[in-house]
Amino acid sequence: MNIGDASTHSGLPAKTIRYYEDIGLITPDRTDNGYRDFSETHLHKLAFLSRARGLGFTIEDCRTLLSLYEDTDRASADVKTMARGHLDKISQKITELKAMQDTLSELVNKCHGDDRPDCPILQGLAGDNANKEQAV
Amino acid sequence: MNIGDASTHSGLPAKTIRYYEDIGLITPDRTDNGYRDFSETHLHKLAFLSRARGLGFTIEDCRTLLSLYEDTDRASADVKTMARGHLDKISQKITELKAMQDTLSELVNKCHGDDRPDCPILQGLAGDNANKEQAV
DNA sequence: ATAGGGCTTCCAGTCACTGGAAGGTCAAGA
DNA sequence: TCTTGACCTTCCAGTGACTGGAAGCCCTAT
Repeated sequence: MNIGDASTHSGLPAKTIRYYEDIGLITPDRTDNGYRDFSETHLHKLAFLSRARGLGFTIEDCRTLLSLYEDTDRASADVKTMARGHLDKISQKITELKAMQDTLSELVNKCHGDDRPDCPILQGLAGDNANKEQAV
Repeated sequence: MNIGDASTHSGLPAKTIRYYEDIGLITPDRTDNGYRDFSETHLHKLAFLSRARGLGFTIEDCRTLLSLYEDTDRASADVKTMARGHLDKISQKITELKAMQDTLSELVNKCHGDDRPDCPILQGLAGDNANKEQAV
């Protein structure tokens, strides 16, 4: 199967699949004309990578996960540990983003947003904490 | 004031401040020996940048915000629009992360995580949806 | 024969830094 | 005065995970 079809099947852009080959995540066969040739197994791997990346695992995580997947003797505890570590990172990221969201929405709410130049958002960014609502 | 002190004051690494100069976000003076020399105004700008970056604005957003900050005639609506756009992006990112979190924690919960090779996490990544809890 | 679409490689750019090398400058202490 | 060590300078390269684009080959249909 050509890279175009592999792309359609896996949902990964052809460029990305070539990149995955570059960094050794996958090694498709080649036909006589030099085109990449993807087997069912390759498609499986691509789908696996697509899902793992979709869950936010890094490329290196994916490399590990793939090798764990192919090692039928691995302990499921190893996988679980990785996944838990990744879950922690996700939670942390969410916490950070929520903090940004809180701070920024507070500033946005304070801003009247008309054609006057006075702007609590910029004042907030500038570290001007004297901008209190009750002073209206 | 030297870059080291400016770094301490603003909380930005010296390397980052140099980078900001490279891309034209700030232009500190220079003393005779070639060292950068930061004034109060520069420190203010660095603090502004530090806060804006901390809220997740891109460098280009920061450039715009800085110029809006310095343009005392700008309409606060312009700033509010930018901030709202950024808030949307943050919300979207949070939504994505939560989806990852949901999917991955479900898989993690299914995984017994011992020394047996059977692993629902890898099966989930491989697209094996036949792994249902009630089959235990 | 030619047009088009798909395939190949290779190089460069993205974003926002970060690390490191090689070397200049300055203040304090022996 | 010399040296030590902490600064500072510039420049180059690397990060992660692609993405865009150029130049050119291959295959099929008309």
